[in-house]
Amino acid sequence: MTLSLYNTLTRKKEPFAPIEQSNVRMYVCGPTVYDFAHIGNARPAIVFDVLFRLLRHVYGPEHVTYVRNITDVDDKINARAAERYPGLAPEAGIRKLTEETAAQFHKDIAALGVLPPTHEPRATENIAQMVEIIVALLAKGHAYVAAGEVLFDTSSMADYGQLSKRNLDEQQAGARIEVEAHKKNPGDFVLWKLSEPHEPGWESPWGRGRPGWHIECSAMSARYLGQVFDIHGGGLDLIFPHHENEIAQSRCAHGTPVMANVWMHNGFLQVEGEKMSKSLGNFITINDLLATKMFGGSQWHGRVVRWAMLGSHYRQPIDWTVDRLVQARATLFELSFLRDAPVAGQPHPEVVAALSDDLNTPSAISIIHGLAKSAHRNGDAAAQLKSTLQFMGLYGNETQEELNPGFVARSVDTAAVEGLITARLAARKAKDFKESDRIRDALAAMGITLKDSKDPATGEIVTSWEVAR
RNA sequence: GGCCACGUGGCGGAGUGGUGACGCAGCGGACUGCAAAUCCGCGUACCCCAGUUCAAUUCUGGGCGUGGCCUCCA
Repeated sequence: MTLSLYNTLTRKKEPFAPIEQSNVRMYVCGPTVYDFAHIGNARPAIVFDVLFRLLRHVYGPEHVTYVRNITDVDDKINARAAERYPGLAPEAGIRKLTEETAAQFHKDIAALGVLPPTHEPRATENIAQMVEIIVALLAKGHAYVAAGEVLFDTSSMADYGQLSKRNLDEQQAGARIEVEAHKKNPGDFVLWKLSEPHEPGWESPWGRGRPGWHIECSAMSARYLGQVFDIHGGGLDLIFPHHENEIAQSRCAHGTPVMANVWMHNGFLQVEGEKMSKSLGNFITINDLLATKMFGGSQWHGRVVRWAMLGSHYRQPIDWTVDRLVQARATLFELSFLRDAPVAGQPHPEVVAALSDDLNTPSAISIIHGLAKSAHRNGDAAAQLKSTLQFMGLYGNETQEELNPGFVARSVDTAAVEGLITARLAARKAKDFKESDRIRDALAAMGITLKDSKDPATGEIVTSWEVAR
């Protein structure tokens, strides 16, 4: 089976061929840790987690290296830390803020079934590597010092703009923002800038300062994956300027023809048909979905969020709606019959094939629906379905109560339910259907749905119950 | 102004140059004391206009609409 992936660099779907079969290398831009991660941040985390799982399946778990960084040096972080921890020294406040936010991020995406990457480097632990790259860029004439900054000289790179297909000469320079006078070209970007005493800073050949945004990814990817690696991923919005500038820095510093062979970008997300923004009041964090009833008046299990996210192809735009979550939850409810099934090991080949076609998760889910039909009657099929779902991170043996956290808050009195069921069975046996229906209605009012079935061996009626949808 | 996506039935959402994926909801039936679950079956779609073609939802051009980037926003 061939794995094919859509490459932003060529705007085509291409067969994937790793540089080394024994070490497939992927880098994905991680979060800037100054606030709760929003639902848009969850998309690349989930999408590239699926790719990580697929690569591990194809090449073997020990032959895949996945790096997702944490950006913990950033002016937004500085501002937020000063605001939240005015009593602390800047460095202490920043450390506290970034550690708390990173911990929350880990908690959030773990709930979404996202596996930890192989390495999760932090920008602040790679300053020396960044300085090295900047030194090399200066030495090779790709960078210059001006007004207390080190800047990348975009005119020094003949094929700058390949990824975003942008020709900087044709861009309207200064259309939206005034060109800063010290730049040689409007598109030049900061590699290093000097820090004021109250700002965080590191010593460098150019004085105490801090790195620009793009340089960290160049430094960390080279450190953990080498100067040329296989896959680089992130959100659509990162194509320009972030990834374009990463490419410029890395290639010019290392003298390589490419930085990564395949560039992948996930599509954007809207909320109920509108752009997500704080001003519209529809800004929604992962934590809001998991732990509050802000969205649709319900809490949502991480597995439900993941299912809803993978219902769309990763490059398509996705409209995040309550209805979408409701449907995802209903599907997972239906799959909860798998709780009793054993796990069979390998994921279903058709599902792997669908994922191998540029991560076609909607197609994979369609195949899963087909598998579910036979799984109802066939124990082997159930086991394979279960392992397939676990492979995709879509199943964790959750109970229906767990899948419906809002319901748990109302709390089910299991003993009372069991007692009523026993009473109903007795009434049924006595053909007192009026009483038996009364009990069932009473349970329904409590949010309990009953299912009668016959024990195949004895012919006895057995009643099970579940949380109503 | 430049660049880039997207527009499929009530909803979600794949895919394809030619017999209408799949799921949810809906409808009919089987099963059930009645239900639920399960099983069987059914319906409605490809933004608009041209062009290419024997044939276009699928290719080309134009239009309209939505979104993104061009400002360290996934």
